[in-house]
Amino acid sequence: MKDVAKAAGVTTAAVSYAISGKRPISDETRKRVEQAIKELGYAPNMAARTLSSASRDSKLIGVVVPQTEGGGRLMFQNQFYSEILGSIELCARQKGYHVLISATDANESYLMLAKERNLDGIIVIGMYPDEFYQQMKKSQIPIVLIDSYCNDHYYHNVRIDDAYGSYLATRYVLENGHRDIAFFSGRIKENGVMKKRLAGYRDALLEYGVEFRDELVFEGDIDYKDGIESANRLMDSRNSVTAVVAAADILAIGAAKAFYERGVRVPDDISLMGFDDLEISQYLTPGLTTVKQEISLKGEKAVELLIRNINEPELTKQELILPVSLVERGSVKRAVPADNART
Amino acid sequence: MKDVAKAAGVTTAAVSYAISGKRPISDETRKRVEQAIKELGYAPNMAARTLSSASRDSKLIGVVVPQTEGGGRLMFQNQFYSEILGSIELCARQKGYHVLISATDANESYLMLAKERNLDGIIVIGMYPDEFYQQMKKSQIPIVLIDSYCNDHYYHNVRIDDAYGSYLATRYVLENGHRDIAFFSGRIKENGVMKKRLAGYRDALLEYGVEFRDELVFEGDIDYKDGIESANRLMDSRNSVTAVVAAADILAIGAAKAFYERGVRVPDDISLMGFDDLEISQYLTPGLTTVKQEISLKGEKAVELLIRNINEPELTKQELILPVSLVERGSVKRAVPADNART
DNA sequence: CTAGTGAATTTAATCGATTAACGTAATTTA
DNA sequence: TAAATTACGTTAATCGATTAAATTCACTAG
Repeated sequence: MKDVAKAAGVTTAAVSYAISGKRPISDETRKRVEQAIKELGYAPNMAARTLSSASRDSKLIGVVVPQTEGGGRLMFQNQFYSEILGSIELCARQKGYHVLISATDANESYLMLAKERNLDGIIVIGMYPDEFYQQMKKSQIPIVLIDSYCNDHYYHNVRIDDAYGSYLATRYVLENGHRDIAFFSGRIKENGVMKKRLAGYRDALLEYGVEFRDELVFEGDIDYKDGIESANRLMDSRNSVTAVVAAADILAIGAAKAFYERGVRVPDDISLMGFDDLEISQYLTPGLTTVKQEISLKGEKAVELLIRNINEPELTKQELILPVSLVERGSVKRAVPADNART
Repeated sequence: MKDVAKAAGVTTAAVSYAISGKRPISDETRKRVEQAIKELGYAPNMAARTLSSASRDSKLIGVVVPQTEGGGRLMFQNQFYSEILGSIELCARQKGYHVLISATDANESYLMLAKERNLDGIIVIGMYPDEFYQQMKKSQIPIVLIDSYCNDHYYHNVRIDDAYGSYLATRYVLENGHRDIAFFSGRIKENGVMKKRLAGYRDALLEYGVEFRDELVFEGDIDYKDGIESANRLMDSRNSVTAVVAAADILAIGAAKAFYERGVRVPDDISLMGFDDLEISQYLTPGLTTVKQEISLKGEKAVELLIRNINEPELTKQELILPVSLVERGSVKRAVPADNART
């Protein structure tokens, strides 16, 4: 900046004002400064800017993503997170922010990160243990939760109506004449999203006068493997079922694989319903009928909300519920009147 | 830090030395400092640390990922990038670095980012226009390229032997008796990886005395859509083909979908070979036979190399070629002797 | 007894910006 | 015309660390 100032024949203060426009600067000086900036290829040093008094912002937002090691692969837990992360990055960049990612097992070290890097705000994707949320509050910075049912009033929330989505899915399957419907889900106890989706399934059954049966609910982690696992457990059991409602596309994909391996055809022998509408889901064979949520929109809204809260610290806590809709593809078929599908 | 110093009854300099250990500090003082740090929950301010003289490092590395808008979805171009990104983040964190992501259309603004944020190094995934590499050199910071065939000696490179991988794939298909083999790829001109993969396909054909036919090469973007597109173009053409070698799993997945829609069965009517071995590939129906590359390893090696270069600025430029291997699943089948498959 | 040595601290400059406070000159207002 | 205001710049303090240089103190050696 000194060089720029010298080249423009002014002091650094004038340069700073010329850039920020926080004080009037003559057109002529401004032009000379802009000229010098261009010639010298000057880019302001964010570290200095952050450190320097008053403004205090780093234009950095942190994103916490669950990470697991799946079969030796280090990666974001699934495609779902990648999609959100992509949209967050783009949206943030358009608003002049950068994104620091931190896949995490939710240890308190993330809190230190927020302080260390002067994060302006944080977006937390997914569910974590309670203590995590307790810890995060201490940071005193704006935080937006995506897909969390943490009911702490401190946080903003962006999510969908999971129960309703699951209700839609189940109702659709019921409307297609199915009555013996299994539910594949993540860990109900730990995961509020899964709890809601189970509730939606239950509501739909109730509405159609179908008894809810505990043994038709298959829990596991939310990954391909446990989709397979659940499908195998289902097939090994004595339960005869004509349809599966999965609480996540990724589970449905795993299940489809397991059915395929055993010669059970989707949708002819068994109908399969997903949830999320990942990009891949439309390219499966058959295409996965599923509940669509606008994943990118989730990321965008979270960014917008976060930045609004950054600029408006007193903003009351918001809760954004994004729409879901059912998308029909080929994985659900009318139940045959004579219900003789042995699964 | 001042508070810590006061609490420990010393000056900030002593605290700094106690933390860094760059000067001898008495055990007693060190203990008092550590105690104070714990009590006050002190976390060093990276902005100040970065700004402050000499050390000059931000412990931040940037990752450039191609980003596209696919059908309204903002996301990382495909699952492949997500997997690498995940492994980069984890590996970097373990080594005390944080990751700043920047999906980009490769404009020069990324250069400014590097300066602004005092990035210690950058990992660039994928191929970009030449000018991008010219620009990046100016930043004068360590840069590792993943999957680039930019031959500028300024950069480190981490990649696989794409030609060999593709050769393996094609040879496998040939060994299964196929002779009319199409090749689905990305843009050959713009993308060095694709160029190499095409070369490997060509080499294998040559070795087996099969004529290379231009009309059997289908180019497009590397996404599901263009996999479908290529498959449709193939099926609409008069070419009778019994197998497809795709230069990316994502293309193979799209192709499989298109075949399915038209009632062409994989692998019975047509064999399909992928490349990359994305996580999803093993869960398709049938499982995709493909060339496996260790995607996570790519990320890890890139991080290791980058950090090594950060600590060792004079490090000569490295080129790391990671291994590939063929994984057999269900999408390739022996060609029927009487070649009557009309595709 | 005194200079020399080394360990443990402190002092103070520095990094690259921002910004309050202050100084001028030109313009407006009373 | 004097006073007040405005426009445009400069000076210098500041943010929170690091670190070269100076200082203090205890101990040893001659």
